[in-house]
Amino acid sequence: MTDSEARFTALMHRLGERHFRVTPQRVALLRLLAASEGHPSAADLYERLRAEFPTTSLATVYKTLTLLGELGEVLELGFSHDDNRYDGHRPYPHPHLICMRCHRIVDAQLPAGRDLEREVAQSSGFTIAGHRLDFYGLCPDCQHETENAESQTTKEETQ
Amino acid sequence: MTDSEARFTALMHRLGERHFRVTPQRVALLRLLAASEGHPSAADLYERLRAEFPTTSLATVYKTLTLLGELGEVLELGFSHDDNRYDGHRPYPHPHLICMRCHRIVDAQLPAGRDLEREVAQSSGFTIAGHRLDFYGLCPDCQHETENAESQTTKEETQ
DNA sequence: GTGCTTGCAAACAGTTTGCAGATAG
DNA sequence: CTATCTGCAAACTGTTTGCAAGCAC
Repeated sequence: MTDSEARFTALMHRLGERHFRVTPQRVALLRLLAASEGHPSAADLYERLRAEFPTTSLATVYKTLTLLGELGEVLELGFSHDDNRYDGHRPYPHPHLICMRCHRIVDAQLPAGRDLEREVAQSSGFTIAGHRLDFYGLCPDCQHETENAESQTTKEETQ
Repeated sequence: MTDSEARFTALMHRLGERHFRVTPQRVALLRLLAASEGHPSAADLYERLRAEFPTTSLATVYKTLTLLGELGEVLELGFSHDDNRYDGHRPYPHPHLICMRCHRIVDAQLPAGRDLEREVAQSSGFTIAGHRLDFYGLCPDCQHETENAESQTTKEETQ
């Protein structure tokens, strides 16, 4: 059994396990995901899916990818031009902590930052121009809020 | 002289140094950036700018932010829902190498990964649910291409 | 005076939503 | 049989572009 087949089976199993419907479109997308080596975009997947299902739609691809993401079976990598934030104080890469509830963004203190860029450059052959390290979670305030109600506070000015 | 004033002066100096025009709108935006503690969005900045310049436009804010980014004086943090990529093989955070020229994305090998999430959780009080570590640069192929022509190759299927 | 900059409006691109019809279980 | 899923089209959101008028130098 190849890697890809095993991964496909695992994904299928996860769908059934949670009692989500196993439609032909989903099966095909799962197979694509299991087989694809790289990091395809939704449009890439849609394009390949159309070979098999000429009438399928991008919306379905998105819905399925979102579902799989919620199941923890797909990692979504977002790139930008939506909801950008700007830092005019430290215009060089530094780690951020992002609260998933109030959207506050604070700079993270990372003890003894090794020179990650150089290490990665050496092992990969890339020339590294910059990087990005963000942590997602709940800030101390929102941890408390979450224990209580669902009052959806947003710390406007803290960003 | 406060931190904010010093930063403002530095930004102003940088503009003049490169012979970009010092317009009142730019001065106001620079002052905002130097004074703002957090990570404002373009809309945040626009909103505050309008107090001073009721006719100013978001487009101008974007243009100035982009300019400052190119000058290396502003760090742009992009969040997502545009050009997303999906990984159905390793649905947990792992570092990526992203080629800025051909947009290829490969998984990075990071020697002896420390447990960054735990370290950051301890120093910040956040509960960490995940993270993201991406390196931006030129892949080996594109380093060579760049030495030669400007033929804008795109490695479609490699992603 | 020259040409960079502004600000409006329209264009863009990827993603999301609403909904009627189809279908898996 | 019923609730979920599909697929179309329209809506959304943040960002970018084109262009005429304005202004820094």
